[in-house]
Amino acid sequence: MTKESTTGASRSIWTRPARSARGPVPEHSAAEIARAAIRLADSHGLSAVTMRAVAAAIGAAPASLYRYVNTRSDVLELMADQAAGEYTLDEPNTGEPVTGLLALAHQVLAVYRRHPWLLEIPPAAGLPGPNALAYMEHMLATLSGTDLSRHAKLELIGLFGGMIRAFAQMEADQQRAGQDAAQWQELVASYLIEVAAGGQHPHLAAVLAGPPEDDDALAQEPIFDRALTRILAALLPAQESGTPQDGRQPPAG
Amino acid sequence: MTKESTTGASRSIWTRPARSARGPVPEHSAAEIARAAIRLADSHGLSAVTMRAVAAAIGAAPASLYRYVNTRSDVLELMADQAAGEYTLDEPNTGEPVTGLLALAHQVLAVYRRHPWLLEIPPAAGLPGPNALAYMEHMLATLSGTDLSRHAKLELIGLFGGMIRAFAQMEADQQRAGQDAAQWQELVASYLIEVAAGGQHPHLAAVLAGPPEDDDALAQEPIFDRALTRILAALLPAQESGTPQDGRQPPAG
DNA sequence: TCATAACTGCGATCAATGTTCGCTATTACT
DNA sequence: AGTAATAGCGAACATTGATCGCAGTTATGA
Repeated sequence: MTKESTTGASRSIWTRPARSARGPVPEHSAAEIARAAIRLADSHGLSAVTMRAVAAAIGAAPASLYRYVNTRSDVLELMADQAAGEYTLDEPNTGEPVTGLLALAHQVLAVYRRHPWLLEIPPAAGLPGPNALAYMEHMLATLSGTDLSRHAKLELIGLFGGMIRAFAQMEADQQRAGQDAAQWQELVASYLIEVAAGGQHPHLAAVLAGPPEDDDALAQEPIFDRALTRILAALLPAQESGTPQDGRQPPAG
Repeated sequence: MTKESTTGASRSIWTRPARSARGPVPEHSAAEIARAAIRLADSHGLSAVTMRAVAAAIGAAPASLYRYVNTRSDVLELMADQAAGEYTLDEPNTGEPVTGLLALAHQVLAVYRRHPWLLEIPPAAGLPGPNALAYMEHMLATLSGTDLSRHAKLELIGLFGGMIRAFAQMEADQQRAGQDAAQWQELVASYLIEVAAGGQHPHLAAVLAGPPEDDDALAQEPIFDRALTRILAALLPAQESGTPQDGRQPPAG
């Protein structure tokens, strides 16, 4: 049921033809739209990002938005790439890949925390925007020392992003934004207790039973670090003391 | 802009009050709705899962759906849990956790391949349904041998699901369902080549350059296995030959 | 200089969709 | 028999993404 336009090509924002010299100079820009949309999503959730709302936020009529964007998904892509622009990618490749990747992971997680609506946008919906490309370039630079195959590097990028997203998703689930956090926690608790009382799910009951563990959710940052470090170490070929591993690049083309 | 109902509680399908004895016996059921919705999504994508379409599929009027469901999200939750019911969870705990988890991972990936629309549904949107609970119970049973803390086990469940989802997402991105796969591939290729020609992104250019590697996407299953095995091995505490690791459970309460 | 082309902003409007209201019919409890 | 509680649903509403065509604006070229 997706619209099949007759224009064939140039379906992405990043492949739009450059504006010709004629005609009035546009009063707005894609970047302005992205900023306004992000401001809306940050304060009122992604559902508040309506074409009408975005248009009003930049002081334009709804129909005018479509001079800058083909569809609402384009707005979401602009938002995602704008958010990807919040990374600081200046430091060069400092030898050990895991260190650099972990630092990058912290930035990604921070962005997810700052813009929780990113979790509602399907990942990699379209072509990578300029900031996403810079992110990829940075990761590839960090991985340039390893002898992973090209395919393996791209896969590692995908898995890396997916894992951080999974972490952020867990955090978001657990915190359940807003005022009703207490009510939600209570609802979940009562529901699970009832389930556990059903007799089935003994292991689940065992996990839920007992006093709440003292290591609160506040100490999650080290968990993130440890898990990610281990996973990266498992996926990257050892630089020295090379145990034979897969995913290597063949010595010659 | 989410609706704030005044009914306070029982907001999830799984916490709905049981139907009272009075009144006509319902002509349909939540399971029937889930089946019809899945059939629609399988053949025409998640966007085809309209309240009207689902209602028509079960031979009912649109308004009648709301006797079984509070909102459209409920339908999506029903679909997700129904899909989770496709797992085969019979085999007991056979000692080595990684083996059992890998087998389960294969089932999850298969379900993602069978129902690609699952990737469009936000993960863990609400309470876990009965099949999701069975899945959790199965994982906890598989992990019962390990000495992970309760918290660590739940986190592992979340990360496990997130990683498989990331894998499935990569596959789906790469295949771009449908007839326009060729066009899309071409568009992506031309776009990335243009980007690489820009001079920036040298590492990206290096990855894209050269002949396409001979290991086609068909040989991805072993990659999935290897990566996941390594990651699980990294996250699970070693059963024997115990290198000191974190996430253990303290010996005494 | 002026006609033409290409573009911008936008009012009006359409179609699709999620959801609600109230009515009628049906079933069980008292 | 009367009442309470439910099911099915026709009709309608509000929101939203998107389109069409017109008027105003700017550069290009004869």
